[in-house]
Amino acid sequence: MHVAEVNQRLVASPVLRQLSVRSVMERLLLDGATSRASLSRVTGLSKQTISEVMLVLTERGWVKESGMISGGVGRTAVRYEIDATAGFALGLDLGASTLRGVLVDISGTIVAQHELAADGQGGQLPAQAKLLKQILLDAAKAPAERLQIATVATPGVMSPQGRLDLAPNLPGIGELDLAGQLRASLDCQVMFENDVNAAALGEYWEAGENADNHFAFISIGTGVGLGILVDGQLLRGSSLAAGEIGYLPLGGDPFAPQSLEQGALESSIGATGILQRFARLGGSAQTVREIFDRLEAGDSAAEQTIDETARIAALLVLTVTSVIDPDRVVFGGNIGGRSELVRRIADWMPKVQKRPIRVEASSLGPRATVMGAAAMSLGQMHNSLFSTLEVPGRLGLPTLRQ
Amino acid sequence: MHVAEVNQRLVASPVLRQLSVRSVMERLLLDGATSRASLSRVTGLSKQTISEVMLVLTERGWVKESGMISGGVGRTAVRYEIDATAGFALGLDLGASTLRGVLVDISGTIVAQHELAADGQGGQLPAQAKLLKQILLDAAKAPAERLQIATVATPGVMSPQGRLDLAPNLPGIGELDLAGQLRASLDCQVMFENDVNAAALGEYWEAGENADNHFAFISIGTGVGLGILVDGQLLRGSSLAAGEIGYLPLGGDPFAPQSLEQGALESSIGATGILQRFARLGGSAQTVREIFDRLEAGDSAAEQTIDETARIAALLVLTVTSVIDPDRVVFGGNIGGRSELVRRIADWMPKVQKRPIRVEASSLGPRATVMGAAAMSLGQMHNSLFSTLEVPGRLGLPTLRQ
DNA sequence: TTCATTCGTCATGCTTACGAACAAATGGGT
DNA sequence: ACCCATTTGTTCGTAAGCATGACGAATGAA
Repeated sequence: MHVAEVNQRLVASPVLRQLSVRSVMERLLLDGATSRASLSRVTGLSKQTISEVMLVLTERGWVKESGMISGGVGRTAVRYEIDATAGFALGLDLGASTLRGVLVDISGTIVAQHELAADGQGGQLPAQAKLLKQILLDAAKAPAERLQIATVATPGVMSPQGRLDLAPNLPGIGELDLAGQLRASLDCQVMFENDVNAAALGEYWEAGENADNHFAFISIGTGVGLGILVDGQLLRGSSLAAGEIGYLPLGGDPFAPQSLEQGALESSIGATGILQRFARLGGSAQTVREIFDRLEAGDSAAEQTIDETARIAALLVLTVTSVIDPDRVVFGGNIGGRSELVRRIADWMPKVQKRPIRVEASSLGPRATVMGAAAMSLGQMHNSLFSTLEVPGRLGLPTLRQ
Repeated sequence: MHVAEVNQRLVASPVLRQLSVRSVMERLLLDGATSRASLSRVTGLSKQTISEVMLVLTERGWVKESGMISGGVGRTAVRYEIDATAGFALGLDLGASTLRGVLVDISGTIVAQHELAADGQGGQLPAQAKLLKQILLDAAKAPAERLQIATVATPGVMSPQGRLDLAPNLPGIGELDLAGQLRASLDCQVMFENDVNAAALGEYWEAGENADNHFAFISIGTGVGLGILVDGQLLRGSSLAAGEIGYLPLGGDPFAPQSLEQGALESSIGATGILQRFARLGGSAQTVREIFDRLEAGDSAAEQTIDETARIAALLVLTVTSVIDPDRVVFGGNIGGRSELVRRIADWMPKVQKRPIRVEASSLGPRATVMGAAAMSLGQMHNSLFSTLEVPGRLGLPTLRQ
């Protein structure tokens, strides 16, 4: 009878119960398995309320009993934990050369990860994404219907029409209804995110307990990009163009025609710019990786090339810290993630800024983007399941009357 | 009996009732006076819940009856409105030459504004602030105990020790326990804010309904500064240094010793930099205002000076839009607020950035800072009185487990 | 074996909110 | 003048959610 009663109540799922459920799930997600009495102490809710909430959560399948807690003084407690298999979240990174996927369960544990070589044809992306999804679900023995949500990280910006703009490394991709096709292929709720933003979130997530509220991630590879986290939230900007730093007036004349086309900063410290610099100094290389190899071998042109790149990147760090004052700046991407470069950037910093600033190399490397995509999926899954977004936190300012 | 019952209930002021009170106050703040039945329809709460909430609010003095609503079909309704005299919020702008004050009532209406000439001695600030407060309260016939909160906007940054750092225009101010003295003088809750941040908030508030979520305010005067609003909230940065753009590598060699001391951008488009530029071009002027006067008179050195300043300011706009992508950029300050300058900045923009960006002059002028300070006070007063900040909106990410 | 401690349930009461019914007030139509 | 639809706002009964305190159960320590 008690059970039936609770079931009836929760058809409408009123605000107060939502808040209680949310508190309990938050504690379980952050602290792991505990007893009901312990949850009662931590959340401040009464034992009675906790028991009701747990009843609901177990019925819905989000939480399960997981043995007993004994050993201390007093009665043995029933331990509850999140049923990690209750829901899964997918992160995909659709890069120009590699497709990466990470599957996490509801507790935030990575249960599968895999990568595929891109087959070069942009049109194959939806099919390859579907394949990757299936591989990951199979590897984790996760039933497809438990996949709640996927986040797809791509270069460029997903337009409202579902087309991918500003992604020159994925030729022909702008013609497709990529969003629609991916939604169909993945057969779940799909979100899209810029790859640099996702990488920023990935690095932030990976830093875990030490994560700072304000965080900047700078990617240097074929292009340059910036991802910003403010209070743990991605800063996307009014037209989703925050962090599009290719046109920053650094490293070249911003009024030159080429700067207006390709961007002064990107022309200067993007892969092409670095190669050109190396060539001007008398070196010859097909890839930036080769330049780093020469650097290791003691080649002075390579040394000059990388140091000049670091000098301009230091100005970029100065720019970012001046504007948004992050706690630290993390570099990633094929080029930006090289410790030889980051070390030199850090060396340049005192010459342009008195205030010390933490400049670090990405700790996830090429996996940053896919991890961030998974984090986005996970966060969205949690919030859609357990959050109370309809309860607004702060009042806005009233209209000004004068 | 009913009344007594309600009183008892609200001693603890539980979450659910807080939410109801909040909804009602929000509607009253945004929509003005209405009847209870109308509030019931708008908020979705039942009529008698609204009646109970209104009973509480009238007892507490936040809301009062204000006549009847008749004329339509059906019974005449009792109209309720916020009792604007229930609480007042103060905004102060302590500038180097002028002290400005604005007093707003709880509904967001400006009830008094005044300004005083600073007497030059930094040590007199607390006494002058007290005087200003009293003048404003008297002008509005507001009893002192109804003053809930004040926000003091100052140049530089208020250190945790209550001392004002980085404010060279207020000589000797760094020695005082300014925060403590102001708290004592003003005799209410006092918040502190950087003047540029406050001005950004002021402009944002003044834009009212058309306010955009992402907004950047650039101040050019003796120094240069930037205030950023993201989702209507000020972006302050990890060490409260967001928007300290004086050191941006624009308009001068960032590696020059002077740039490390005074900042490349500030040396270039701060007042001193502009005067030096004018002098290099053969002109002579004591103040930037004179240069603008010559500009109007057709002086070509003045024209060149201002245009070069605009050119560098355009690079600053490019920098800000590249990083945070605001919907528009507003210029203010003694120099930045001049339309002759802003027009030239806007003219330079297409030469460095294809994407159009709204560049505008401040509409509040020198009052932007004090208005922003008042807005901060008002917002804080509303949130402390009626908000439910203990109810968190979004779940954070769980710890990464791999 | 006793006892303090802890876990979890039960019964009870308080607070909040809602819906239905109803009284009161009002304008329009006849 | 009268009726009626409409709207406002109150009263009353009911349901939901949570807290409190009592209580049984389980457990380790003395």
